[in-house]
Amino acid sequence: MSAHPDTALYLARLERRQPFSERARQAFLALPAQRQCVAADHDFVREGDRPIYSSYLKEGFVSRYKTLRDGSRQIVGFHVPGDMVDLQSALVIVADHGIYSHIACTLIAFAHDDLLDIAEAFPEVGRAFWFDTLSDAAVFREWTFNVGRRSAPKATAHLLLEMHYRFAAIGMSDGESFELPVTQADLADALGISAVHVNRSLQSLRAERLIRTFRKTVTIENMARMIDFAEFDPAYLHPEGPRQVRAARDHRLFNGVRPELRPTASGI
Amino acid sequence: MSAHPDTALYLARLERRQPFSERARQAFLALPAQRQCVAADHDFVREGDRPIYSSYLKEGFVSRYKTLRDGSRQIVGFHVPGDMVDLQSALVIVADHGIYSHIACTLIAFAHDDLLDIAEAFPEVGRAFWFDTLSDAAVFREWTFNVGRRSAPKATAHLLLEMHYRFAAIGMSDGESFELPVTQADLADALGISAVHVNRSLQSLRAERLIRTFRKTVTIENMARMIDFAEFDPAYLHPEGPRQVRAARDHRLFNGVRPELRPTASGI
DNA sequence: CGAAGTTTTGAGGACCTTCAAAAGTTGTGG
DNA sequence: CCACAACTTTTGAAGGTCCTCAAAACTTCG
Repeated sequence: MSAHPDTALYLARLERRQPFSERARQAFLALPAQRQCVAADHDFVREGDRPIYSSYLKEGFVSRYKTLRDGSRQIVGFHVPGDMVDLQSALVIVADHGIYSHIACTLIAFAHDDLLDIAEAFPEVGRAFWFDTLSDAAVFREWTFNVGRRSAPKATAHLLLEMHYRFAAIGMSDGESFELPVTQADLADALGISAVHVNRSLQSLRAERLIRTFRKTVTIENMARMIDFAEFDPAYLHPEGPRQVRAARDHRLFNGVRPELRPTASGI
Repeated sequence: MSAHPDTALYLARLERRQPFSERARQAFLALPAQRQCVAADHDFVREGDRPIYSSYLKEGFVSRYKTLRDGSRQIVGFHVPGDMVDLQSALVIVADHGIYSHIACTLIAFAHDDLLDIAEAFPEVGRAFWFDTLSDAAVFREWTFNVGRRSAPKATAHLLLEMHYRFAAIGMSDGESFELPVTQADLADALGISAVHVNRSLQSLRAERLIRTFRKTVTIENMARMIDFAEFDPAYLHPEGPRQVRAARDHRLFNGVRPELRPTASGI
């Protein structure tokens, strides 16, 4: 186990909006990492596992899920290439959900200990991890909303739009089409409805000329009407990345009062 | 705006499982903070706001929510005293959800800039923030599951158990009773069902002798059967806190291989 | 080409919703 | 401290969304 050339991919992702210091970058590239290949249709993390590494998804498509005694499954999130699949587990001992590969995946695994160490040594790295977790959390909130309060057709449309935006952000969508490697039964588990009802929801979207599908490829026929129908607002995906550190934010007012004698964190 | 004695409460919360260094502690206590009082039944953050501070909830009870055009509302989380209500927004510009006070609340507000600065200056503080966000994320996942795949009575039972555990953790529950300052309409918004159906779900729980209610006080009559009925596992609440740093984790194996010549992050 | 998996269709039924009104509770002002 | 208004909980009834079961049509893969 030693440094791996693909680590640079993950580094680039973390630095997307906010470059690291040169020392942090070098330390990051030196992290021991391991390439993992997972075949399609595998539960490669299970609820109750105690994973000791987190993985960057280089290629593939995975879901996180929870299951009930009777076998019913709720998918609580999808991951596309470029996502950190399981940073969630770095600070926690026992996984509270499973991870499933819908297609063959290649991942780059980092030991939790190493991730925690580097976050401790370089605050900008810790902040990037924090932002990643926060970004995931925003998606979970939106899913709760989707599952709880939108009708099946609207929830389906909303999920398709989310996936469209996420694939577009990594260059895996032309303006309107993308490949979504899941079955209707998987969509059902993500939407909290039955597979039969997913089928009928998709039919209604097709009848409204909002989408077309061919094999696993989804085409959004009328983006504007689709966005309106689903009440989709991409803000929760935080495409703009995290706030910048110290970018013209020194003269900000707080509660309308300019702080003249504010003690500062670094002034100790 | 200057240091506030109640900051110590928040500090104690963050240090619960992992003490900070003395310097971090001093810097933290010197953070400028402001006490806020919010009356009951106020939306004190709205979707689309650009908050510039995050608040520690000293007393009260709030929910986070999202709304649809037609006015239907999904509550995506509750917060009890001791929680950081809106750390989510520290790294992000625009709030993607609102915050509502169910009863009168007192909060301690910290400027985002100050929180980001101190997280940058002291890695243990950054890690504590990261863990807080991660812990929230685990709750959001569980809610998606609850809303998507549990029947109304089971979902109701699950939510009551979550609140029981969270109140118990802050000493606001004897073994079985706690005060939940929300209406059945609020529970409906949290569960993604109608208020009428919440009422009927509660009746079925009462008929099964799982709970009793009196005004806003909920009593869990038979904890064991309730936990079994709701398939509740408190692991997602992370009562044990985050993993410790460097606590006997140096000789851990990675993928079954003892790393002899592992480059380390600190070895740069 | 056959087997296995996925999508589609149909029908009946369960869960949950909406609307509406009654009963009970909480809060406020005189 | 009572009276009244506003809100919350409860009940009933009708209806819609979504579910389950089952089978047929279609696709994918070895």
